[in-house]
Amino acid sequence: MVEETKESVWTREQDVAFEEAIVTYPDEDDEERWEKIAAEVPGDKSAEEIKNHYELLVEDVERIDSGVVPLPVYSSPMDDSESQAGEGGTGKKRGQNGSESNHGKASKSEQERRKGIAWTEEEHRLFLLGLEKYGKGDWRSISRNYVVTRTPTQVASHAQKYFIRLNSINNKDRRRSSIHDITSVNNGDVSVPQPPTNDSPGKSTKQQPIYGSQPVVGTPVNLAPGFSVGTPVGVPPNIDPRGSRHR
DNA sequence: CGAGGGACCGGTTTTGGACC
DNA sequence: GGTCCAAAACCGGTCCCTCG
Repeated sequence: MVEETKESVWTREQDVAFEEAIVTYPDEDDEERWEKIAAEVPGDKSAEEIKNHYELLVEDVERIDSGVVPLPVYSSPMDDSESQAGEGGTGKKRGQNGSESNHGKASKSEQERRKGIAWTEEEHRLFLLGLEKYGKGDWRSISRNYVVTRTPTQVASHAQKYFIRLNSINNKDRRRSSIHDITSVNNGDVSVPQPPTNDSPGKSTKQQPIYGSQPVVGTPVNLAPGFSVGTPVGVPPNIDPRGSRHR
């Protein structure tokens, strides 16, 4: 709430660097951790600012974790069993669609390919926290303790895409804006484009694909009042380098 | 101005390898 | 032998650009 990031504005680029640095320097006992991370973040951020930014992020997650901020409950009709049938269950390698002998497609009536529920900001944020805490690879722990609404497989899949995107960003190879551009957990630059209200007439209906306009059923993007969970990434809806779009 | 096509993004599923 | 993680493939949806 109050922490309106008046301290400094975090750009998407900085958030990305910040997240990467956190993963790079997971050692919480390292006194120089913040300085190291600060060194990785462009824009002359001080170690204190980095630390502050991080704490906000943790605080954010804790609220969600403590229930203060309800985590959205997604009504996933197909996603049977609340989350992965227990935890240990995991069910190993999916064997649900036993058919599939020939590249799916065959029996589309059966269940088609799962639609896939987009990740919400909260989930993504929790994912980042879990990533920072358990590190890359321990998707099971992240799934159990952080992103409880997702199975380890989903977390791993999300991570896969996330890192790929991250890499693209580093290479400035990015093209369209995506959920993965949202790397800041706390906020700072919530660029979550508020509903199109009076935006541009033409395609306003679709507007930013960024989370916030999620098709997810009842995805409370806005958690608690005064809780600007927005997600930062000040990505002006147009990080979308229309101009750089080479095609 | 509207429609169509191509490209990109996000998510799921499958396969392979490594570890306990 | 069973479980988990990583990487790749596949698919559907959405967005943006170009053409009529």
